[in-house]
Amino acid sequence: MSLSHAILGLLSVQPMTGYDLKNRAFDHSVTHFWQADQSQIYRTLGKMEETGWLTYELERQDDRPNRKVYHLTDSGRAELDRWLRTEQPLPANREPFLVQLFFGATLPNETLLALLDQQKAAHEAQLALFAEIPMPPIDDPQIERMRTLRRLTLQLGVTIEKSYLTWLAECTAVVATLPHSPEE
Amino acid sequence: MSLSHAILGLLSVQPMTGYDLKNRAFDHSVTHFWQADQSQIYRTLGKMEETGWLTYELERQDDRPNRKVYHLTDSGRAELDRWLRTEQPLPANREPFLVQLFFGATLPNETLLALLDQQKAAHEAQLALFAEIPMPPIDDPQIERMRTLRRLTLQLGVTIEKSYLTWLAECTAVVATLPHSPEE
DNA sequence: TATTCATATAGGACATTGCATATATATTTG
DNA sequence: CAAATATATATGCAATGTCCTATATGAATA
Repeated sequence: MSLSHAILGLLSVQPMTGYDLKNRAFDHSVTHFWQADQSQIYRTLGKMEETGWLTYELERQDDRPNRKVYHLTDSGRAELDRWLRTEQPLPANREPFLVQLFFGATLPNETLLALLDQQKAAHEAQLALFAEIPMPPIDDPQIERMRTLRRLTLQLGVTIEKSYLTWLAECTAVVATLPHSPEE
Repeated sequence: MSLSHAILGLLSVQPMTGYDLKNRAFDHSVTHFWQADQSQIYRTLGKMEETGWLTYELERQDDRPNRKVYHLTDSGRAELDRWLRTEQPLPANREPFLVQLFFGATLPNETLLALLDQQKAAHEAQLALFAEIPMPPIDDPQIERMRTLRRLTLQLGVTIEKSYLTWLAECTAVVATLPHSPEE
């Protein structure tokens, strides 16, 4: 369960509710390296609490549903520290679009170009999303260390997205000059 | 089920057994954009056959277990063609190592450097694997089209891996010059 | 000679993820 | 005034993916 370790990290910086984890954290500040479904977040919080990594304070609200503000227990903190030092395997690469391109020789050029265009739009949207990711502010030496590491992760996200866009442009150029396939 | 479309693509080029799909295709020629577990492949082949996208010839062997050589039906060919034209969403990015780096401010520099080193080794291994991916030979105009598209997918894989390595070197340089964290 | 490797298929159990839906209320937008 | 959006948590169910084990035999390796 790797989502739980992302959650441990997030809650170690700041106690939060499931709602905040989804809307602030996973959809914004860490979207370049982790995404999570809302239902999965709540279920994982539940399991982590059972395991003893988390507890929560119930904040009663009259106008809105009550909030469960989760924070790490000592056990959670220990697990985070242990995990942070553990070598991680590379994630599996599974790219539906590359499957299409690899097996797309039977498609007409126009179809390939349309698919390339759509991927371009998708990667541009990603890049725009990354551009909005906030960096931690203040210049406290401890925060500076954190900030440096965060900047590095964001740099990778941006670099990769730019590589995709460059590659997509190259693909478009190549496909545009390709003789049409026999079937056309 | 996206694995089934990768399988449709592979079998459209050449009828194969589950064993071949795993050992030749997924572990080698398409490893840069799709990986699959052996058991998942066999199970998916079973489902695809039920759905009517595939059938197989049973090749009896005396010394080894019999082979089921799968090939596409008309229905499978139609499904592949339909899917190849369908816009695909970007895959979710989930990178355990970036989680570590993002939340790794409490780790000593040495630990961070060791993790960076291990990731470097992993990405170098990936690149080495990609270098062994065979390109389709012969210069038939129809095959040339296929070859061009395949070369493009491989180019992306190589580009991305190189971006990672460049970034990892940058990270190593930055972390090496980082003041040690207060706890140390 | 014992062990591992290659060939070949398959099921059990579980973890992870994704999509839809339910509940409840306040505010904002059309 | 109706509909959508924001706040907040939660369940059902299916698809997808991972790990382990089982079965069977020949060839190569230690």
